[in-house]
Amino acid sequence: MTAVRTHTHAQAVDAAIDLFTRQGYERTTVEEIADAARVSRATFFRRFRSKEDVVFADHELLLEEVVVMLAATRPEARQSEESMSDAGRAWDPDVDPYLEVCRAARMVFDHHVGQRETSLARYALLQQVSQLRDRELVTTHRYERAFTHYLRDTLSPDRSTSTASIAFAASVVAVHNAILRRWLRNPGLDLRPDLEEAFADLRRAAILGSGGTAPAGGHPPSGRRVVVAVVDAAAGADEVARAVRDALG
Amino acid sequence: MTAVRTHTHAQAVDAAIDLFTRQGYERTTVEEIADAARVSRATFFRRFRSKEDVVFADHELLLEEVVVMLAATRPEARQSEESMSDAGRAWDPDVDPYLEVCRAARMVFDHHVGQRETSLARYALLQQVSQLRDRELVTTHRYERAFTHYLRDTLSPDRSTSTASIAFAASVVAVHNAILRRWLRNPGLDLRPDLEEAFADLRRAAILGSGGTAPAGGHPPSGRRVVVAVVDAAAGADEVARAVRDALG
DNA sequence: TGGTGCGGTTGACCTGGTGGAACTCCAGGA
DNA sequence: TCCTGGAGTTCCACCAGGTCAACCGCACCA
Repeated sequence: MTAVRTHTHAQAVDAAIDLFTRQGYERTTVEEIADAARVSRATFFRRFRSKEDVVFADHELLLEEVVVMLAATRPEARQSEESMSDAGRAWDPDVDPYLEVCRAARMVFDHHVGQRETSLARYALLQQVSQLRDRELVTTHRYERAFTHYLRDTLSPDRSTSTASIAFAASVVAVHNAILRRWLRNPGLDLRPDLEEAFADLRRAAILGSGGTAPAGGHPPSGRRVVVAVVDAAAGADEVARAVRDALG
Repeated sequence: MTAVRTHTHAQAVDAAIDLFTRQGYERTTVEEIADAARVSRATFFRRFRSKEDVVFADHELLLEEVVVMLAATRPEARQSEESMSDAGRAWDPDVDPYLEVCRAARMVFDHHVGQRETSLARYALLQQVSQLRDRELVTTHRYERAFTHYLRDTLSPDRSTSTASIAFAASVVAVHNAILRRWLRNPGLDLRPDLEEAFADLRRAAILGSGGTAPAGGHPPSGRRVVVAVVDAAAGADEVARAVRDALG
């Protein structure tokens, strides 16, 4: 049954995007799409809740995949009742939440690259219709929300970590989107390495930032300690080392 | 004329938000709002392009202020013709673009805090209506876009800086929104200090991140040098200082 | 054979949003 | 003084997205 449904589903999606790009989004009525997909108008609205949704049909699924994938890395969250008790959560050293978020974002990227022609068609359509660009923004934000909540739930709950989490989630999504758009404009390139590099930069900045000004402000998970010293460019190496020595008290 | 217009304008806005919160957004027709504001339905649509827009009327103005304010800090961009010639732009040491973005975000924050009851009423409304939350997302994203473009246009155009700019803009917006929401839930608090601190953290992370892995990867504008050393938590101060000494070659 | 439930269909209906035509008011110009 | 043009308003008709409720066909099951 599912096979049949997804078949007619995909049929309707293709018909819709085709019509939209050929004769414009506004000038295409839902009735036309329904006719093209051989269903009634009401059935169209049953399957896709709105005219816009047909364009972003698979996004919802992808988002769900991401949420499930993230949830899978923190099994202790399954019984939310118990997890109330351990305020300071036991840290699983195998899982780096920042890395997990990057993994999730990478999955999204790969999904789009994998669905090459679908993604390109949708991108061409979005270029024309600002209303749809806005709509995509909303779904994009859902990823950010999922990432933020994941980090909030897995990392220690102090304030500066929270800020870092919010910033990291937003950064990952924004950078991912920028690189994805770059690929969409030039699908011949292989931007996976760029994505990896950018994510690595973000992770580095996040770990540094989570230290904050206070030297003991919540150790990063890896059992290490980060020292940041800002000195004059003219300072010699010995001078710098002394500054660091002093900073450590 | 402008005074009269803004007067009836505000009247309509207040009437609309009042009706929305009292009897629900969906259940309030545009005709009711128009009647309450003593104008015809057509006039309503002339003034506010849509039913949603009436809720976010001042956001557009605020965004414009932000854009103008940012543009004012880079006078060389006024004649876009000339700026084509200087690929490597002359750096104005008085202006730190990251700081400017934070200033702009702070202005937005202050605006909301200043319009206390308006902001609170809108927040209460948004809590009820997801459609409006999504709409606000879109306007929020316009800030992010403005910030990203500003940074892109003022900073050096290499790849890693671009990534840092995108991440920074997204972070500032996300953190601003988070703290603003915190204030909206608890308007008695003074969260300006928290905002400042969070922004300072973000700037520090951004400057660190723009250095990249290579120690000489483009000095930050302030004529300083950043050293990062990662050592074991158990290491003593001397040991750390030696590690830094070594890192400096 | 006769329920029972479910997805699809149908048609009526509501409302946001657009566009056109008429009207008023006001400024300026011959 | 009268004309004219433009801006703002109102009314009206219309389109199209989206919902609702009733109904239909069909498979499954006792």
